[in-house]
Amino acid sequence: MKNKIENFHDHNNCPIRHVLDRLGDKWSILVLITLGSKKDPTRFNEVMHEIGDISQKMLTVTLRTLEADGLVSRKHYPEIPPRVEYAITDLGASLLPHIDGLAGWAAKNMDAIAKTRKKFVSKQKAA
Amino acid sequence: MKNKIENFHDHNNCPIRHVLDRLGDKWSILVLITLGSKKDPTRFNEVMHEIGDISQKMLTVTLRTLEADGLVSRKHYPEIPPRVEYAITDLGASLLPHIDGLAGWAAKNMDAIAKTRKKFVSKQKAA
DNA sequence: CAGTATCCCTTCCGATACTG
DNA sequence: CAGTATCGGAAGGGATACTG
Repeated sequence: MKNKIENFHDHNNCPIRHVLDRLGDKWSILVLITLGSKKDPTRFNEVMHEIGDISQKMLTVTLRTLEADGLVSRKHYPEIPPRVEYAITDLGASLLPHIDGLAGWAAKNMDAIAKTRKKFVSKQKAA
Repeated sequence: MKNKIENFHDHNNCPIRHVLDRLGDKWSILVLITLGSKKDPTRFNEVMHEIGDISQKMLTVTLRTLEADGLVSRKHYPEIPPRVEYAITDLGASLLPHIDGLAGWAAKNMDAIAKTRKKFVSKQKAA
């Protein structure tokens, strides 16, 4: 565990802080996963419905940020009505296995965590 | 990529949403890494100085949350002046390799991402 | 359809002061 | 030393209305 993760004192060059800063918001990871799970480019509304509870505004800003970072590509077809398709880039796809690692960990442990937390809360109340 | 990460429509049982919810804040991961990099229990102030720019308040609340989730243990010595030592638990430690995976990805790609973003911004201005 | 623009509420978090 | 309490600014993000 002694490779990349210890020099976060240099705040501007710390990889962890970068990840947290760009992808730690409420929707980025979810959008990436959604696009990553498709092999065809996906339209704005389809992404929106797939996620279910994201607002139009937040989907727009999240997609823009991901596009700016090169994790997602955007193709706009000048038709009426407009059609815009999003896809994950190779760079974005290269991130997914790591997200998946996290998801696997969470899936395995989240029940135990929920129980631990519940105990902790009742102890707090007792004290 | 088709294992854990696709059922996030079930908002309450989605592992990704859980991770984001509990660890997506500004400090949790950084605290975990700090404690994970030590093999001896670490005092409050030492954690604080190691991270450098975390406030006392945020370190307190972050440690409490991590403790409630069972990722960090807390041992209080009733002395004067008080001494409190924190350590990562086995559960917390089991998360670190996944964080490290993310950190490795970021370390490898963050320069490219920064350049891509810079280009994107100048194109936006031009348009 | 795929956005933009605006409003506004909530949460996050830092600063500061105080305490056992 | 290791907190707790309080305040207030800033940012995140939802709801709604509008548009090419």
